[in-house]
Amino acid sequence: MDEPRKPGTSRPVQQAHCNNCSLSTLCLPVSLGLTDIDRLDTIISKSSPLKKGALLFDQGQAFSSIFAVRAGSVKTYTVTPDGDEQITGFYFPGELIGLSGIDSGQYPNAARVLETTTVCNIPFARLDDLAGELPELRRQIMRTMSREIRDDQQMLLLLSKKTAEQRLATFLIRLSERFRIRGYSRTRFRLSMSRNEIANYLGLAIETVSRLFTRFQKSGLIQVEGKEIDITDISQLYLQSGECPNLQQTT
Amino acid sequence: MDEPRKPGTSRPVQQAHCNNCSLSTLCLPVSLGLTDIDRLDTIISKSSPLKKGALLFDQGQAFSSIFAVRAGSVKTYTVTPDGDEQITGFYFPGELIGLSGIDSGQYPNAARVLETTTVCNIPFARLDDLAGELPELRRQIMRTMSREIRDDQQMLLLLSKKTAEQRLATFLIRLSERFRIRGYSRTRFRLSMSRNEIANYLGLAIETVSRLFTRFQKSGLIQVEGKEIDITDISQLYLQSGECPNLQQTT
DNA sequence: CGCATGTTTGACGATACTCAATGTGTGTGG
DNA sequence: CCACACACATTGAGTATCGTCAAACATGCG
Repeated sequence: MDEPRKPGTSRPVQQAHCNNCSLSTLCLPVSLGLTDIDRLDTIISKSSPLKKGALLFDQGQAFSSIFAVRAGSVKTYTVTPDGDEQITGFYFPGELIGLSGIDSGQYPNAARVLETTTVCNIPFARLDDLAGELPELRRQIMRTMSREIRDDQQMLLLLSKKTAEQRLATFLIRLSERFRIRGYSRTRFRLSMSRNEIANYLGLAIETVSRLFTRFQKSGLIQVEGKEIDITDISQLYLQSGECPNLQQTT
Repeated sequence: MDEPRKPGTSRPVQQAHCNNCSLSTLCLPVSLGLTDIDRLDTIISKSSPLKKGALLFDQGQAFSSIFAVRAGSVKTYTVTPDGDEQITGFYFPGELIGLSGIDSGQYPNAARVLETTTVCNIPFARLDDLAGELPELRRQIMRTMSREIRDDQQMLLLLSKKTAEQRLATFLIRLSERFRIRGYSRTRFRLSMSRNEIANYLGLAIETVSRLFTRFQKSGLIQVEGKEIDITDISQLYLQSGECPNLQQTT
């Protein structure tokens, strides 16, 4: 669990190239023309692989950049006055981290890497300038922020109304969908976060999560083997989740 | 509980004038120059007073405008598949509603007026155009969205980690702060939402909220008289809330 | 003034948390 | 390569907080 001296500084590295990047349809370049993508490229720097536990930025730190996940996964969390953390999100390739820092000028939460991960560092001041010149970039940033708001509000509903069972089912269903969109199997995947982190995110005790995994397995919904998950009955899991039949779904 | 035929259409009305508006320091015009404010004015239309229970927009409805509260208050909520609602936010003068609809092109939640309320209707397509021309407007929109993300994430923490007591205390403290910023008393105010709505928002049963109000009163923290609240010991209430000593606070 | 809606209060019970112990995996160093 | 240690995960037993059900009470709108 060692951390880079300057968290999030992603030591000077190879240029990222959005136009080569397989994530360009999920990430900021969506609907940008080729020349615009090149301009975006010039302000972005790709980090070297960050080791598990590395800090992208810390809570309270001055806001300077947003980050796009390239490979791996990241959690964001808030630390409460009495020292325990509340995970506010998990982020996968193509997703943007740090948007909550724009307003106050400091990150209201911390971002930590869950496994070996590479990210793109996008200095916000420059991105903002560019957003002034490229209307599609401006729109894409706003769409991304809008989606984050929507997703967070869906989490409010989960935490406020759902049972433990529904929460975990929902969690798995949503992960499944995100993996599917990224071209991975929607039924077999590896959880990069610990049981503890899942529990924390879902507002449950770790023991509850553990018991539910066991129960889901006994019911034939999933096969669990440590962090490996195999969803064996996705439609049943979906029913358990109490989710609406998705009207529209993007990222 | 009657509603306008075309929800949110805010029947053609008087022009709003941001430069006359006392909320301009809280709302979109923040840091706009006078001529820029005039341009913003031209796309905004002020609604006539909407009666309690009126719908600004409904869940699933096509996204077209965002709304700024001028006077009164509004709640936003999501309806779950099994028909009950989850309130995702309360909004007061100067605050913006509907930002979560930008991404998907439809509002993922509904917005309903809690009391007689006037709003400004801001057609998003035109706002977006204007944001392309006015960098400060663009930034202000992004700041507002960023703040919404941050606030929603604070709610995640509340729902996930806090006890019923802490939740209600936090709710009152946050309301207090929002009233203070708007120039009202931070210790005496009127709750425009029902107990039911408070409970729903805080992820509690209405009975729990009711009991807590009683208990807070008996402890000498507040004086309750229906919807009128008088915070008699704000520092003690603050302690009960389990909130961090606010680093920074805007709106 | 009266009905409907909203609020308070009480008794009881369930879901999920806490505490505790055991079991499993992972990484490190001998 | 194995053994140990540490972190993580599972399972069980008991309990607390908060939700549900129910009834009385207040409020306010028409």
